[in-house]
Amino acid sequence: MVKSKFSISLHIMTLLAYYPGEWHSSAKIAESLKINPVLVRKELKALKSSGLIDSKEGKNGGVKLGKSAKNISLADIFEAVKGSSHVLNLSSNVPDVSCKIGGQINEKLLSIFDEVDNAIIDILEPQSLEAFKNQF
Amino acid sequence: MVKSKFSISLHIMTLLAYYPGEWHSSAKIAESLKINPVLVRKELKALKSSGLIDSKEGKNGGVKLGKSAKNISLADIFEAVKGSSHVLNLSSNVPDVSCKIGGQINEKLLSIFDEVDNAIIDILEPQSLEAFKNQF
DNA sequence: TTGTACTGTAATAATTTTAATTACAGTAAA
DNA sequence: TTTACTGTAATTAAAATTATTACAGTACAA
Repeated sequence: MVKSKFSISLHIMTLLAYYPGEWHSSAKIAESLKINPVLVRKELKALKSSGLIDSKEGKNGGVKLGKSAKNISLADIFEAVKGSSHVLNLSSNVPDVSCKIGGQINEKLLSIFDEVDNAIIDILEPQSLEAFKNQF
Repeated sequence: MVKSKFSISLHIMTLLAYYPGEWHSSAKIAESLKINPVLVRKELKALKSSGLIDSKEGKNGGVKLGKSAKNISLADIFEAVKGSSHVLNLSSNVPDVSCKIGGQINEKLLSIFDEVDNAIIDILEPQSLEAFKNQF
């Protein structure tokens, strides 16, 4: 997972929750976040596949929340962003497999990565987008 | 935090725990992990500042555990690696500060990043390096 | 007392990853 | 039928990560 993706997606979702019912264009969102519109649209793609937003093509189109902010948790956003990757990573190099440790370390690490991701989900699950938005 | 640093440091620590009492050179460790010796020495620096390893300069020098693997938790290693950074990141761009959300989002995100890091520490705290090493 | 094998660290180069940019097909409202 | 969008691909630019080279300092040992 790209570490800043969660920040970008939560920022987008907060904007949508703050101005509910409106269709927001990726250009306007990008202007607010000061990032490229194409990057915004890539993030929106993941959020849409997870059912967190709706989108409308054509003139006056854009995106808006797919359900009430009360029914969206920060964990939902985290999971949408994370996809099948982990927050932590293996080293890109393959360790010496003839070594007792090196031959098995990656599977043990992956197991820890799952635990870590689940711990993050557990801490974010009780936090609603509605509550987060209300801080502003 | 560089996401793969934790993997590298845990791999190193597992090697040291598996062959306790021996002085391991960064060259040998690097050979086992298949990464550059200088990168190993950089990881060792953080582990040493946290008191997790001892080092000896000069011929026949190297590194070894600074205390029993039973008294080292995976959270200790995580914290050594993480330093003052977070597992998650802000976007590198500064959002539109004239926007109600953009002006305050980063401080709210940082607060979540702290919670996330603490959740990871909580899940890793009960796991000792000794137990991890014994899986191999 | 000198060679050898290390740590520790800096500087730089190569590589990979991430973000930005450009471009355009498709869609729907006006 | 023009305009303003989504959606996506391809390419370029920038940033972050990893590797490499180099060398000063240390300690053991012949």
